[in-house]
Amino acid sequence: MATATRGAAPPVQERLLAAASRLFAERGFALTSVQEIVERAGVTKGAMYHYYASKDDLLQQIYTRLLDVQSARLEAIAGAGLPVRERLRAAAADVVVSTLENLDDAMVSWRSMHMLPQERLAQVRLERRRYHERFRALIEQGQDQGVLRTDVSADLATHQFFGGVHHLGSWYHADGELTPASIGETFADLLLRGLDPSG
Amino acid sequence: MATATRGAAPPVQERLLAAASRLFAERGFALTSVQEIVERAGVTKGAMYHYYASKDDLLQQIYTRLLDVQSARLEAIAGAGLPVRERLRAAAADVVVSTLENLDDAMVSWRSMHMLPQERLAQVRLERRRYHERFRALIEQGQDQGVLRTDVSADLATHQFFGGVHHLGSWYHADGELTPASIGETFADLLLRGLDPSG
DNA sequence: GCCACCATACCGACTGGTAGGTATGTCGGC
DNA sequence: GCCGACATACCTACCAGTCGGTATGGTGGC
Repeated sequence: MATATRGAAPPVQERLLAAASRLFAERGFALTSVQEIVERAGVTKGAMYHYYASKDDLLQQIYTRLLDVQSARLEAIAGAGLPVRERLRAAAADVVVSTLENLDDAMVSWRSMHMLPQERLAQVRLERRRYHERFRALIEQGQDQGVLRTDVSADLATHQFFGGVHHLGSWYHADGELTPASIGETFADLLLRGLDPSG
Repeated sequence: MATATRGAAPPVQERLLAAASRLFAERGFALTSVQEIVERAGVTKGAMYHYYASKDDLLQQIYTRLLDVQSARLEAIAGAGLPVRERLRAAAADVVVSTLENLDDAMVSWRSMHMLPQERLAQVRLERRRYHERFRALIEQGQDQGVLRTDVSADLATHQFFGGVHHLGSWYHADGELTPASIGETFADLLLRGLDPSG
């Protein structure tokens, strides 16, 4: 249970997670067998079930890993001492970048999350809800300060924006011309402009 | 193959499609058995395999059915004799409405499409690409006419917007306060404002 | 400095159940 | 009496999870 991963964490767990993330992203959770995962990771099923409770567990770990990263980054940006519009812009651009930097995890998260059993799904939904609300609060703050238009629901705008983010995996190719940073800036700009108070 | 559905189409095919769409939307493609589908439709597997080649076939039909509806509506709106900004606004609002009117199909489409085998997936992707391009052309037209800003890629804006649309199924509830029409108007407004030329 | 003891890390054959698909039969209409 | 529209029984492949086992390295007693 409480495996002491002190010092340098042995790579087997991470190799398993990486393999699972890759395969889940490519073929989907249900069409990927545990056998394929362990073969890609260069171990056997015994090793996988030594570190993870189930196939579902792998999926949840992938999701949590991504969300932890993104939550921390959002928290850092949202808490900075900048005007709220700049914080929103930075947060919006950053979530695009971090999504593209962890695209396998991200694709798994939005495509296969619903395959988790009830309890695990509830946990995961709670974490995602918190993230959503943290972002939405930024918009609401801007609305309260009068620097963002108030005739659009902050909740709706947040949903719309994250929809665009979650959709990244279905068209982005790392070998294309667009860089994660440039996509992030464009997305953030579209959001900010959409929320500009009418002049 | 070429089943003659002359006259009034018997309802069995449709009942099967409806049952499949519902169950795929609820539990996902992989976690839904053919047995469950036919039970919900009130028939047996013999009937299903009489009308559909495979479980995959059902999935593809669901996708095609939705996209056909949306393509026709987009074509009608895009071809109307209105200023391009109004056509874009109407098209954007309408795709939200039609998505929410066919939410089961829509959820299946964006959650389970990747489970199709190569060939079917290629077909489906082609159809979706055409739809995407038709919408994008509206934005490009507005840019050419100088009524939409040109410093944002029409392709990126289209991806971002459709992301928001595809994401609808993960938060929308029919019993909430928001109506499909109001959501559509808000989404369209955010898109149009985001693409407004800077004044 | 050696050995008994044990925990951790991993291996891989096996199984029970499930689910997609098929082969064959039946029945009613034209 | 044929053909489309189903029903029923069955086959087979696959797969998550299990379980007994092995290897390795640390530890403490002497």
